[in-house]
Amino acid sequence: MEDYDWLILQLLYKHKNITKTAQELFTSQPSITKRLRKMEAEYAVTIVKRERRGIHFTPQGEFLAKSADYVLSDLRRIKEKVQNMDNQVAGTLRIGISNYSTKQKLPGILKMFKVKNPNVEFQVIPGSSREIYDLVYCKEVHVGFLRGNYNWSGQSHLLFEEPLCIASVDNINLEDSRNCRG
Amino acid sequence: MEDYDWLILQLLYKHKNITKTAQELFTSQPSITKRLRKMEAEYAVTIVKRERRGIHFTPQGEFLAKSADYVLSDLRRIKEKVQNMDNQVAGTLRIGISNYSTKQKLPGILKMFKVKNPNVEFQVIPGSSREIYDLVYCKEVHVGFLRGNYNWSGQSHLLFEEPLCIASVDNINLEDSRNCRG
DNA sequence: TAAAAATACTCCATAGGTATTTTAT
DNA sequence: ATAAAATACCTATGGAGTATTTTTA
Repeated sequence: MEDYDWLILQLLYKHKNITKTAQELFTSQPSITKRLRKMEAEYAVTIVKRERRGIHFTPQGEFLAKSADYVLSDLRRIKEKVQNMDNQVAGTLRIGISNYSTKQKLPGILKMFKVKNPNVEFQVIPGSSREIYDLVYCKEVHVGFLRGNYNWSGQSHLLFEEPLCIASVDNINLEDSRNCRG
Repeated sequence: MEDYDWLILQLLYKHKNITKTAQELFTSQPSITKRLRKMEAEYAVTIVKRERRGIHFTPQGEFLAKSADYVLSDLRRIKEKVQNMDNQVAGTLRIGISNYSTKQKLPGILKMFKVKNPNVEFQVIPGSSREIYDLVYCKEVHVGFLRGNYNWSGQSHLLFEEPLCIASVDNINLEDSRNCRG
């Protein structure tokens, strides 16, 4: 079934006449007849019955003809939308986010982003920094937020640094190297 | 655009890989490539960009791939419905109804009919008896209700007879033929 | 450099056209 | 008897396959 076939159905239903339909589509009557028969084969039903002054639709044919209306309108809508998407920021942004880093900060950022780019959808994938690295590498996600230093050849930005803290029940003397294990 | 092309889009989006898609459809990689390029020509947009390990979708391509989901499901629904309409009473019954006859009676009858045949739609076309006769003759309607005697070769049924009444300000003597004009 | 897409080229199916026949009322 | 659909037949477009080259990270 091609898009064109839905148009044929629509016009056939309008004219109830193969010859007139062919004329409106600037083609020949046998061509329309053949396509119609092919559709009947594809759907395994009789779409029209022939008559003295043209054709008349079976219930199945009538249902198909009516379906043609909204199939064609859907297709038109899809086409229009696709062709008007040029230079628009749209699509789905897949984001990998590590367990440690920005789980608190991301929602607010995404909300701001969504206000500016309403046509963009998000898909947020959580994981460890290592897993996020792999997702970025395999292009499973478009952007990854992670912690640590990886040997990454593409773009990367330092978002922020964290102070390193030690918690201990005893007093710690940072000058005293006996507490170091590594 | 053929139905099959929507399936290709759907699988391409799933695999992000032309070769794998070709395998799943038991066809060759160049065949899928060609159909894809043809779709791009038809929609006048770039659907995918090629990459090291397969393809990646442009926003337009992604929109099309997502549209494929519901286009395919619509098509499936239509096909199923059409193929299950066998022997069902369905379609649209076009009824011509003359101005004089059964305007009061029809709605109740149609309602009963609709209860018994929920898949049948109606289209009621009013007109004079003469116009209704023409509509039936030209198969513009399936059934016509009208008054009078027409030279009709097909099926017809007498539904009821009406008494003929005369209203007059003076007394009328039916035996008195002087009142006749014709 | 390796995996995947694009290209070149061939073959064949089939869509479409013309001319003609069949059908239905 | 006639308008319209079906059929027969031919041609040519283009879809699919194989083999090969190009591309990209």
